Amino acid sequence: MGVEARAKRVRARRGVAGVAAQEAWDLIVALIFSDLVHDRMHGACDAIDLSPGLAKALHSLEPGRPRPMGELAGGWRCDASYATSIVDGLESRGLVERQILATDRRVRTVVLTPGGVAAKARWEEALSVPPEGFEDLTGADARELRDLLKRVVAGGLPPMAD
Amino acid sequence: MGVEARAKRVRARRGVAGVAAQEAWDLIVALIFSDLVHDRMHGACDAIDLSPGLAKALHSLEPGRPRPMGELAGGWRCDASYATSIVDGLESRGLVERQILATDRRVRTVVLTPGGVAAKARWEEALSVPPEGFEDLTGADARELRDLLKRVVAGGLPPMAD
DNA sequence: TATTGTTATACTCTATAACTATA
DNA sequence: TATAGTTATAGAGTATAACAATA
Repeated sequence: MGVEARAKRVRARRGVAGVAAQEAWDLIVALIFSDLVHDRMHGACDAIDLSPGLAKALHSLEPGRPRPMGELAGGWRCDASYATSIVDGLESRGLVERQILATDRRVRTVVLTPGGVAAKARWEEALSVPPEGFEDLTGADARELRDLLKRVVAGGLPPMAD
Repeated sequence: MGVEARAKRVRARRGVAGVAAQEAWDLIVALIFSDLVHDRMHGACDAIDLSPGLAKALHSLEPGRPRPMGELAGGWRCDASYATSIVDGLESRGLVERQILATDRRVRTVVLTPGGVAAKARWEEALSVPPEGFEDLTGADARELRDLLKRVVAGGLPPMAD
């Protein structure tokens, strides 16, 4: 279906607001597939010398919050056996530690070590530099964009570490 | 580095506009890593019964625009030999065709077949439904968001098919 | 001889099935 | 017996090196 046909469908379903909303979402999708994002992710992986899979796992862990293997596998949308090998990779680099849960000795929890916390900070630092386009925004524009994004993604995001 | 320290650095470098810009970018990064985006990508791959690698390759091709293997490998940031196997996968499903370039018979170009165009349309359709949060925007809000995104990603994106 | 692309091969990523320990 | 996690193994995904065809 062409863009015009899709726009028509959206308009019929949700009124004229839908057209601009559709275009805004399309821009975000384009951004996700862009070289800009791809190269930035690659750079962030390089900064902590981790493969994309390990980096993404590190990204999802929070300092001082141990989480069971099963919960991690669910969040990562992968098989439990692969979660094991991911955690093996992080543990062999000293970035996480496994602990046996006292109340159920079958359960193993995973928590960031100080080295893991530091690596995550470097990862976030490498990722955090906004693309050039952001520098052209005025303060009011930037706040407007931030607030609109916050509304639009609310509920679809995990609780932020910040 | 914590959020506060980072914000301070950004403020020092680019003035107060930088803080909100930083927060806006952080929201986009969080969105990229969110379950929402992950699950939507997965659904779009299912819709055309293609692996993420093949789907992403299809995404980057445009109807009526044949492109040389080497150019594709460059754009996909992968080795030429892997580009070969990706295109093999698309070709065996009838989604693309290879053609030998008349002016240089070493070069093979790749172009979408009608079936490939249809598959790409289904892919875009599955991807195009904006997340729920977008429905709450007024028309003015949606246009504002679209225009701000357009400014912010300008130049970082490939020429749009639309 | 240099360049485009493919084939042969090996290494990494990821899942399925069988297994161990605990409940 | 059922559940959490690991190990063994097999299958995708991706790269490196050697090769074929063309310039």
